[in-house]
Amino acid sequence: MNPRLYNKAMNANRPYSGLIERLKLKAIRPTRQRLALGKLLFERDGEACNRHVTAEQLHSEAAASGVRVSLATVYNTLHQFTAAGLLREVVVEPGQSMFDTNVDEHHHFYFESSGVLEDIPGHGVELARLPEPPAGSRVKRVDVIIRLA
Amino acid sequence: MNPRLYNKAMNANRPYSGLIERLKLKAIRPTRQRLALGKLLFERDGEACNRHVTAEQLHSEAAASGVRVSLATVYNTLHQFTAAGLLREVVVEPGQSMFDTNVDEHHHFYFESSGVLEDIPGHGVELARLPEPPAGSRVKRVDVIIRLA
DNA sequence: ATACTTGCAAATCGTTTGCAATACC
DNA sequence: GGTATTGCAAACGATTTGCAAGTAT
Repeated sequence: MNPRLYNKAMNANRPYSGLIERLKLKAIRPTRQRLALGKLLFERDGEACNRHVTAEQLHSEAAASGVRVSLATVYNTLHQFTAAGLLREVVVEPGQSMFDTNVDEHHHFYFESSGVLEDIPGHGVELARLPEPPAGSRVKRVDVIIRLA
Repeated sequence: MNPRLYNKAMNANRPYSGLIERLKLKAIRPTRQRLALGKLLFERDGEACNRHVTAEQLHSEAAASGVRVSLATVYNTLHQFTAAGLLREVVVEPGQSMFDTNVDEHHHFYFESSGVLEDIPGHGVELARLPEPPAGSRVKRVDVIIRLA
């Protein structure tokens, strides 16, 4: 397909609203696969969508929505998005990573029985005191995970 | 070896101090491998030892100290000890679990560059507010991980 | 035109499992 | 003696990699 026409069409019915621009800003080429995955990640259920997916889940979703993407590409894309600050990787279980579309500072509930990860709404967690980071190190991130049974 | 003599010898130079009894209390048979691993885990550097090891690390240590234990047994043992409340499993990285000999409530520093996990001393972390657990669930554990770069 | 991306299949890594041989009580 | 435990090697699931073919700028 002529790429110029392709992009025009994309903007016409705005199925990727700001996605193309967002990716370009991060020097990530807006390929068909990346746009499809980005759409699934960032543009589901309107604006306030914060999702927590595994690579396998996203791969299934893509397949379900008729997009053919290889699992390897899903992994590549998730990591690229994470490196670009569009996603955040959260580790709660040994053996698989979850990717969170909410990159603001926040914490999580983890339902051990179902494997579901969920943002803790608002300022539900307040850290009153944090220790000094050991000499020579700086705090990169503080993760609070409330494990539920 | 005659088990009676074996146990007597064990107590004579106390290489397993209370370990045998601790295991028996949890209905875990004090086999040679479990005692060796338990010793490496709980009785290094005197009393105040809190260690954070992966299965592979413990397996290497065992080998280094001349004990022949299969990796499968190391995994079995770590999980049995964890189920018995002698260890706690901590997940900080996708792809491998760490086991913490400190089972009291406490939190962690994680040095991303080296992969080292370390207890935060004293009451370095204070959680001033925690959210209500969602209906139908109860808090099993709260993990705070301070990731350092 | 060129460099970046993709898909596939194979490789890798941590972990688990099946089962015969062995150790504990 | 009878059951639990061990070791080995094979199986496993998630993730990564190498490389030829396809795509974006």
